[in-house]
This record gives sequence, structure tokens and C-alpha cells, in this order.
Amino acid sequence: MGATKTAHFPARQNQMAILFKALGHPARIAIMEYLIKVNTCICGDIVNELPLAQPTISQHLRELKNAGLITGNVEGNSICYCVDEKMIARVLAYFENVSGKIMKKNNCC
Amino acid sequence: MGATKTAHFPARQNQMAILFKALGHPARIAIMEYLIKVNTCICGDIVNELPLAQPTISQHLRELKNAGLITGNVEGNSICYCVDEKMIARVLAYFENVSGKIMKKNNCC
DNA sequence: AATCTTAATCGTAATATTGCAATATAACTT
DNA sequence: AAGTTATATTGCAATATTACGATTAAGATT
Repeated sequence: MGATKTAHFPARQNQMAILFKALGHPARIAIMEYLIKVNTCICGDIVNELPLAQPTISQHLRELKNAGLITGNVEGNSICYCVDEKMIARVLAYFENVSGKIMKKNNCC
Repeated sequence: MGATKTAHFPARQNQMAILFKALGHPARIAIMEYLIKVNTCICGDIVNELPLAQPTISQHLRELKNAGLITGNVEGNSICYCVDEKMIARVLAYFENVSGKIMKKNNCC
């Protein structure tokens, strides 16, 4: 006991959870927002931008990349990271769907 | 070391991270989706719906409530949980904003 | 080639999360 | 009041996450 019972849930729910989990840390929110702000891809600038050590940033970048939220392209010496629009669109679509279902009626307690 | 350096990030980013973190578990996604599906508020039915023990569900419900994603109202013997539309709307707005900023131009690597 | 720069990886300590059995609490039922 | 039902809390084991110093890997620069 202690590990998430991933196998007991449908793949779709697991996938959404992976996306949200990746966004569930202020450093990773900050990285995403910075990437969106500067648009053109950045790498080690993030280390200068955030109050965390380089290995920690690298670790957070890997998690965002594993979740599919960003991509990293080797560019000579450095690595160029950028937001993956498709994933953002996917999360947006999820909430639009959810939001629509709630709005229908919410005669709750 | 080991704890998130919350104090080093702006409150807004911390708040968004709390919301996403709460959604970052398949059981909590399942609970949210179930609540949305049945609309009218439910309590212990969730225990029958999901493959987790009652204390575990109770714990997940508390986390969703702490994040502000659901509300729980005492109704006689049982407790009636429901989705908080305001929070869903807030997350939706976040992604609409983010999505709009990305769409502008994404001439990335 | 020696050095510098950039970023990943390794190892590890501190802390958080997940899950559940056992127990507690609170309201309802008889 | 005693029993039932519904949910929360406690305590704990297993596992995951967070953060970083030290090191490594790989391309760039001199």
C-alpha cells in the first residue's frame, strides 16, 4: 500500500490525472507560464527565472515533458523547450465539456 | 529539503497548483466525474462506485473540498457532496486565457 | 586538446501521498 | 437506550515527490 491504484481506473481518467498532476506544483505552473510568455523557446533561462537549483528545474522539466505538456528540442549546446499546444487544447476541451454538463442544472444541496 | 518551496512562488501560481494537484489523482477525477454525472448530490454512493475503501474515499473527498472543488453539506445522517461550479469556471478561464496566448504565434523549435 | 557552457543524471535526505484496518463520531431507527 | 447507518479520524506501512550537491555527458569555444 502507498502507491496509486492506477490499474483500477479507466485509462482516460488516468491520463487526465497525469496531466493535472504535472500541473500540480507551483514551479511547474511557473515554468509553463514563463514558456507561454516568452513564446520562443527557452532552456536555462528558466533556472535564472525561478528560485530553484538547476537539477530541480531539470527534474520538473522532465515531468512536464513526460506528461506531454512541453517538448524539448536539442539545439546545439542547449535544449529548447516549448509548450505543446495540443495538450493545452485537450485540457481546455475537458473543462469546456465538464463546464457544459454542470451548467445544465445544479440544484444541489 | 523535500517540501515544496511554496513561499518562493506567487500566491496565484500556488493556488492554481493546489487546484491541479487536487485533480492529479485518478480517484479524484473519478469522483468529480461521478458527481458531475449524477448532478444531484451524493455521498456514500461514491464508495460503492469506486474500487477503494471508505476511509480512502473520505480522504480524497477532503482533499477535493480543501481545494474548493466540491462542497459537502450535512443532510441528516449523511453528507451531500457536490461540485463547486465557481472553481470549475475558474480553471476553465485559466485554460482559455493560456490557450489564447499560445494561439497567437507558436513559431517554436 | 583543454576549457567552458548547458543540461541531464545520480544519490540521498526530508517530506508528502496513498491506502486501509481499526476506531470514533454523529444522526437516525427501533 | 441500544442498535444501525453514514462518514470522519487515527495510526501506520508502503511508496512517491521535492530539492539539491556532486557528477556526468555533450556540444561549443579557445
